[in-house]
Amino acid sequence: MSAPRVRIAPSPTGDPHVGTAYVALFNRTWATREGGSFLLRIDDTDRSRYQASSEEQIFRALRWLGLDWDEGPDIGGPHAPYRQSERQEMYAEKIRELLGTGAAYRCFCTQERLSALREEQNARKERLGYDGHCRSIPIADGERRAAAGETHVVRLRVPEGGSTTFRDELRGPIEVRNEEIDDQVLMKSDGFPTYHLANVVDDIAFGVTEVVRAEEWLISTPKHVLLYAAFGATLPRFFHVPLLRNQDKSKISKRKNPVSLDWYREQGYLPEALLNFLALMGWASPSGEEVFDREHFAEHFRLEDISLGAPIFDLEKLDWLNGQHLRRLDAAEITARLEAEGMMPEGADAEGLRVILPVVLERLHRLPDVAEKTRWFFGEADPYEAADLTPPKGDLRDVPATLGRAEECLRGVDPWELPAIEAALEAARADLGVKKPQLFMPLRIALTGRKDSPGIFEVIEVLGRERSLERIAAAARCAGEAVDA
RNA sequence: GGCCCCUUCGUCUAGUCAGGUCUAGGACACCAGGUUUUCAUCCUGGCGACAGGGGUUCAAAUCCCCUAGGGGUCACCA
Repeated sequence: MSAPRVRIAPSPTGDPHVGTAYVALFNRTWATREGGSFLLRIDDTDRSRYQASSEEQIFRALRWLGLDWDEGPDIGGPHAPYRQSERQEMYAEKIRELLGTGAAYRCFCTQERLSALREEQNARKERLGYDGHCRSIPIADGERRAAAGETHVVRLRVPEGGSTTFRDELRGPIEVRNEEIDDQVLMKSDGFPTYHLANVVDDIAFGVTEVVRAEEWLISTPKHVLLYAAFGATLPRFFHVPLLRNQDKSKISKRKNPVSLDWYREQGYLPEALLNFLALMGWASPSGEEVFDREHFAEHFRLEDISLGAPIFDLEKLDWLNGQHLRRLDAAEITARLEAEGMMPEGADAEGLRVILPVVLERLHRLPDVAEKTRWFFGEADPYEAADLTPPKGDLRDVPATLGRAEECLRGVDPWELPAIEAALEAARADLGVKKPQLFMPLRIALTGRKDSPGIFEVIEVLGRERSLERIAAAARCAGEAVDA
């Protein structure tokens, strides 16, 4: 069996879509593992929805995820060009071929006639679709009118009887009666091909062996099968993967879910976490692991194991997964990500991050959490009120003395390391005769300005002697002033 | 509405192809405990599903049929 060739064919019509990444993940992972090729083709045959910036955005987003391609518009390949708008002559030639064999015909119906037809069919509750009005126009007439510049499209001539059958590798045989298949427009009046034509022509030209695409294409596959037959080409294997869903089970949409890959990046999700999450939306590891990397996925993934249920997007699980992946990274790596994403905390540097990251790591879910959780380290303690220093089940009036004692004990610490710090605070606590929270909570506020923080010993250690003592003294003064007033 | 596809805990899923080992397993979320200086992590436990009905069979989540529900599609969009 020859090496597989698979592709994705996104449309440059807006932000890079999470569904594109979902399908790309399955395609690329499998093909690469099998020693095959993963192609990127830009489906830009719709001029009305075309957005120039979109193509570059798609490239960037896919590369961010590590879903890079072996052949594509920007890197070329043996079958270039990979942009459908640049393959016009090929489609025109194939259309002539279909016209010649009678597999397609020219249709001169106006938009007005078509919409009137649709209305009528709707009113009579008939099956919607083209009525074959232009099917019987003699070829010579059609050619003459086309040559005279008469506006028209080219349609697929679907056989009148019988049915078209193909196999979806995930579902088994699928049969559709030909009368249910519309005479699909293959070439629009502007001379551009529709998806159906361009897709089949290109897949044949590129030698695509497996078509792994979204389920929304399942029902138009018979049209494609008819085209393969008209071209005398071998059918690829089809895998239609379930659509990602909104909460209400409708297909995932901008209105109800974040669908732009850029959004996930801006939110500080890790590529490996998003990939892991996407993989989980349609596949389960045979070993039962839920948190895994690309290597694990690549090793065990099989196309035929994609599940058919309609997966609903659950961002909560993504958050959890992202935290898991974050914790697998070391400080240097996280620093690199922060820099790459422009998410470095204010005032941060690599050395500071090397020190602080291990201390806050298990409290992180997304990249921006780093800035939020380290503000007290790279800057000052968050602003607080004197009242915030009040210990649990305690009194603000005791705070100046409590903090004062802590400061004194800390003063003698040397070296400034965890065990000595811990011992010093334990001594202070014993002197004071208070419970841990009554000493630690005021300290926590004094040092970080927040009720949630890493362990207090770690905080003191990473803050260093000078800053720690300063903040404790400042807090003591603050509490003292409030008590006096 | 026609056609096509799908249907296991709230969510993602394992199990379905080769019926028994399934009083249906795991994960997220949630709840309750534990560890603990807060938060978080971590550990333990709990809650919680085979859409319904027929059939086939000694035996069905697994096979067949029907019903219901959901989705997709019916564009000169992809």
